[in-house]
Amino acid sequence: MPRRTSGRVTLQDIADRVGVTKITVSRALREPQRVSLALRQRIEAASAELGYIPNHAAGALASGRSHSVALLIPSLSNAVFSDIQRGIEEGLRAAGYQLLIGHTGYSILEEERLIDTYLGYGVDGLVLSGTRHTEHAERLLRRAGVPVVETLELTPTPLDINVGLDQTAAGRALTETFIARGYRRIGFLGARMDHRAQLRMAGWEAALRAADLSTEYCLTTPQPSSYRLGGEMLGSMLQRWPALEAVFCCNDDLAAGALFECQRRRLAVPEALALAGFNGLDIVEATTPTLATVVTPRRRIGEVIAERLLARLGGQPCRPHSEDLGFEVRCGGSIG
Amino acid sequence: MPRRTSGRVTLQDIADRVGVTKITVSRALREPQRVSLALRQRIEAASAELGYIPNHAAGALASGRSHSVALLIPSLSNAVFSDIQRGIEEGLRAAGYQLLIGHTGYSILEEERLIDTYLGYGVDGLVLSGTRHTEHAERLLRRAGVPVVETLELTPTPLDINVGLDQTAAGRALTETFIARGYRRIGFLGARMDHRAQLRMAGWEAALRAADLSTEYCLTTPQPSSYRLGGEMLGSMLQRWPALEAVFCCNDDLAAGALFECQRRRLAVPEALALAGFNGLDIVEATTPTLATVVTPRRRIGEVIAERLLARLGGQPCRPHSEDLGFEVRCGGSIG
DNA sequence: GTGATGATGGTTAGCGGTAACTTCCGGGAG
DNA sequence: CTCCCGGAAGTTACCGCTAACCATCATCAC
Repeated sequence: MPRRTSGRVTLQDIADRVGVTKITVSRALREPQRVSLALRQRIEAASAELGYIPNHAAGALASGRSHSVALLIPSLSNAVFSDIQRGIEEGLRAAGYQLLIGHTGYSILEEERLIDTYLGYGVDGLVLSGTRHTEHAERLLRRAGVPVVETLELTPTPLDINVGLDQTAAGRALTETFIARGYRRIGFLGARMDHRAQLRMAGWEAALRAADLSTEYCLTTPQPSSYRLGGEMLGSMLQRWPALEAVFCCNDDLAAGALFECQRRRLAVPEALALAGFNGLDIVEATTPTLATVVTPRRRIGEVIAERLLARLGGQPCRPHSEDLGFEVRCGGSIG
Repeated sequence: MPRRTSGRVTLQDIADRVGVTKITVSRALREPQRVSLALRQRIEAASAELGYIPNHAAGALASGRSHSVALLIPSLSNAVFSDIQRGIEEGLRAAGYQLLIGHTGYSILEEERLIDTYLGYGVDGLVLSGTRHTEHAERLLRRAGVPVVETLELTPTPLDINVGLDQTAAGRALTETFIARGYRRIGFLGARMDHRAQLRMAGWEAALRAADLSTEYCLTTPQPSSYRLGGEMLGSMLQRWPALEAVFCCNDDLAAGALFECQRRRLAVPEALALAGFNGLDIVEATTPTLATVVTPRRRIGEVIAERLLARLGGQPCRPHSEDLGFEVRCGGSIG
């Protein structure tokens, strides 16, 4: 029985070399204490010498476990997700899990495709951004029998584990801060308008209605947000509603772009126009004036996700539930 | 032979339902034209009804192909990589490949771990950021027998395919632009100091030496770059070298942070201090003044990577080679 | 009528691992 | 001197899928 010509080294190759069977090699590599010291050392030496690459596809197939978890994020350029990722990764790595990432581009269809792919690779868990998925994706997830985390926003009907914050409440709290400071014509500037942006906008609207103020000053676009877009959209708003007093931008990038536009127009912030963003990214502290924002506990969200996931992977069952990790309104110089 | 209790639906389940063998189901799903229309439709219906999730681990194991490619990036929060990713993804998707992402955190050890993981899952190709890898990683890659792309920077000794730009030449060109405009005390401000930052710095140094200018004004840190850090480090530089005339920041984030710091100090840019960044991200156009930078063809890099990869996956052999996609120095208001 | 042909579907034998059970062996208790 | 026990390694079977080859049957040219 000649070995295959492919350069790929298998457990059998190591076994042949050492003069044992492949199951012993498998054990030596995974459960060292089950193999005698002398033999284990010979196996490890042979393995290193031959340049063995474990075939996870085969391992996952045989054992049903892959020691990896997939994280699906909508955007690679949005710093929000990198903080969450870091929190998750750190927690998982300590337990010997690998984090694999998929990019959905804010499309639930692409999300469905990635869920299919990663489940097909036998990942042990899945973390999704958001709580909206295609029907088919939800079916896949329910059948898959692996822990699933939905994050960022909260939902009353979680698929499994849900960790995030109340985006609507946060949007409302920020808007109420504007109102408390005496602003009355408070606009909303939104880009991308993914579900979370919509929830924040709903919070803005609710706060205004509760205070009996106009919800007229609202400009949104499905385009992805950017500094440039923030500036352009602010320009449109000022042209349309010159009496605008404050603008709640649905994220910090837009807010910074709006601030830059004000600087270009020599429009004093917050005297002539107050601004606020959302998320509490690095940039809000760097600008002059600093930007008001809602600080979201992204790192903490990631850590909690890792904890919950590991508990489930360790066999602890639990009912579907939501965890609200809160937020903090931070008043920067941009609202006075 | 009772079915397993696990909810997972297999080809066999569909086959039983339809009354054929599983290979026929496999064919109906992968090569529809090889199965009669009537049968195929029944199989597709049964597949949908049962909620079949193909097991890619098994498929990859049996066929040696997975129709997926892994991209390993150092940082999720750096917009540089998101552009490259988009270019690659678009090209690959059209050909039916999935792009999987791994996060290395600028660590070649973590990169090695991910190479091992993804090769173990049987990915058909691998895209790496940078040209420096661990010895073991290079061995793995050589043995793997799949196309490998190294990107961003160029190397005279590519493992396989190398697509990027000459970071040193770019750093040099930008510095020469400073010199041509009459600046003489030109500093370098660098964070993270990964290999590419080092190459840019080498370019800065080379340009200064060639012009017989001092390379004294240099401040670097291994910390990750951020707006805040850009401001802080600029502060240190100004304190140490008050006569500084210009600063080349190793990326746009730092440059923007430095610009914000100047605004806070009411230091006129570029009259009192000229600034430049690197990469040509969105923010350089948004600030007042706009920031000088080197625009890198990231999107194009991604597209070329996808092309080359698909050619190789389609069976076209090729020798290891490098492709230089160039760069463009963009003079913003920050250098006058 | 007889093959040759092509379309369609089945059979067999793995891919590279791992779980679960079995065998073998040395040593301590009775 | 047995017997039992536990550690160490081997056997067997199978995870879910696919490649490669084989069987069947209708069609068609000669």
